[in-house]
Amino acid sequence: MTAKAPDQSPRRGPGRPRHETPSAEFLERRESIIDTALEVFKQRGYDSGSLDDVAAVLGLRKASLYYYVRSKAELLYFVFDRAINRALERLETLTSADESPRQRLEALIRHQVMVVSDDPSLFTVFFDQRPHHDGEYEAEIQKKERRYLRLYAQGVTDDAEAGVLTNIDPRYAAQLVLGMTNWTYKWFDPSRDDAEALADAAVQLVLGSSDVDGD
Amino acid sequence: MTAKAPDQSPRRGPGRPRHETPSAEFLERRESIIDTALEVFKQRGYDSGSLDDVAAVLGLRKASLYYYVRSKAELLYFVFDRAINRALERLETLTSADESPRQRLEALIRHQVMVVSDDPSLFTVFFDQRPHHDGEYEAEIQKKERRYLRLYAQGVTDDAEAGVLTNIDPRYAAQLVLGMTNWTYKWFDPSRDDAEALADAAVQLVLGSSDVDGD
DNA sequence: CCTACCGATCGGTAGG
DNA sequence: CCTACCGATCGGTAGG
Repeated sequence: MTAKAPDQSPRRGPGRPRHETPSAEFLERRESIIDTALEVFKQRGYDSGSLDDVAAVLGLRKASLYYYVRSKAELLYFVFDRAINRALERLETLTSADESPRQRLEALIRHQVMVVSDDPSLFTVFFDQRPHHDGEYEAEIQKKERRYLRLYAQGVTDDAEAGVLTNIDPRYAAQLVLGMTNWTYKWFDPSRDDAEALADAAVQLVLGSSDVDGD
Repeated sequence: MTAKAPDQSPRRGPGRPRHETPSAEFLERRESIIDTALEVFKQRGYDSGSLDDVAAVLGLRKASLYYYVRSKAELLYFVFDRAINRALERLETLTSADESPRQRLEALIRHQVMVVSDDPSLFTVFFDQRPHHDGEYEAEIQKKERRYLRLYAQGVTDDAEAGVLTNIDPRYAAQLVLGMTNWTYKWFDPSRDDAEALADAAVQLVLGSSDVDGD
């Protein structure tokens, strides 16, 4: 439905290689472009942050970026994909830890608060620039995002079975918990707010119900 | 600090009149422009939604808008200010209702979930286009937003005193509760999700601790 | 409220 | 990886 350039290349995931085997230098160079793009988008947003800006930081001309990236939208996709992959890895090690359901859910909440409050403007890019993805890239992102959500839903479900949280739709509960923590990027000011205290409050708010010996 | 046009007019709040007394027709016309701008920004975002778009919907030329509005940024401010005022009114009647602390906090949560899930794309404008405000307008918005936050903080505090929520920083708790509910605009799909069920889940998640007779 | 238009920005391409 | 450039968009202004 959405207008899409009818390119002659056959079938291919978003952002696959231009060369059959990208050289190491090529990949390194592209990584640094992705780094820079993230910084530019953090500071100026996706719309206002231009490819000229990105190129300038790297001492290049805009046209040169097109050797590494096929479009601005693809560059945004690279920024996203890399970050999501890293976040998923961290989250998976976290949920596979050998702990009680309650401890695991608490860890999930704490983790998300700490990560977001550590660099709120980073999440301005991830949470607010989503609509700018081309439909092609968007699907890819959604898949990984759903995995992220499922990890939270599982955390909630385990906890519910252990009797800490009562009968709530796990998907709704997961979205609510994620919302509670993610929203942090909208208001958290590292120079004024205390991430630890906030994490405590978040855990308290959701799990405070059961057995808390508040000190 | 931020670059600002050095205009010769003396002191004046953002968005004040051009005429000493704007005529009724003038105000009406401007309201319809604000209506339209909201629709355009909802559909295309602030950056991509052009003044040409807004004018076209109204059967006008872009230049004509400048009779009613001094800049695109001011138009965004008008959109915000009107919505915030309405939201504040609703919230204030809600919190002044004669109910127990627990009922009041529950009402706050329910209200926010219902409002946001009713029209998620509306909140895409309010929550994600904030950075586009001129510094001059931003201050005005912040003031009202803080009032909004305070109403939530009060709700949490009252509840804490009644013993439902334990010792949590009221401001953090308020932000967390607001985040939990506001985040809805990022994922809620009216054709798939159930706002009532979500509201239940949200109330449950925060207040489920005390006396719930889950049916 | 309109016609006409400016100045600037920007993504992307040609062609090397 | 660069120079040069196109085509389009856009906010805003002049002047009526």
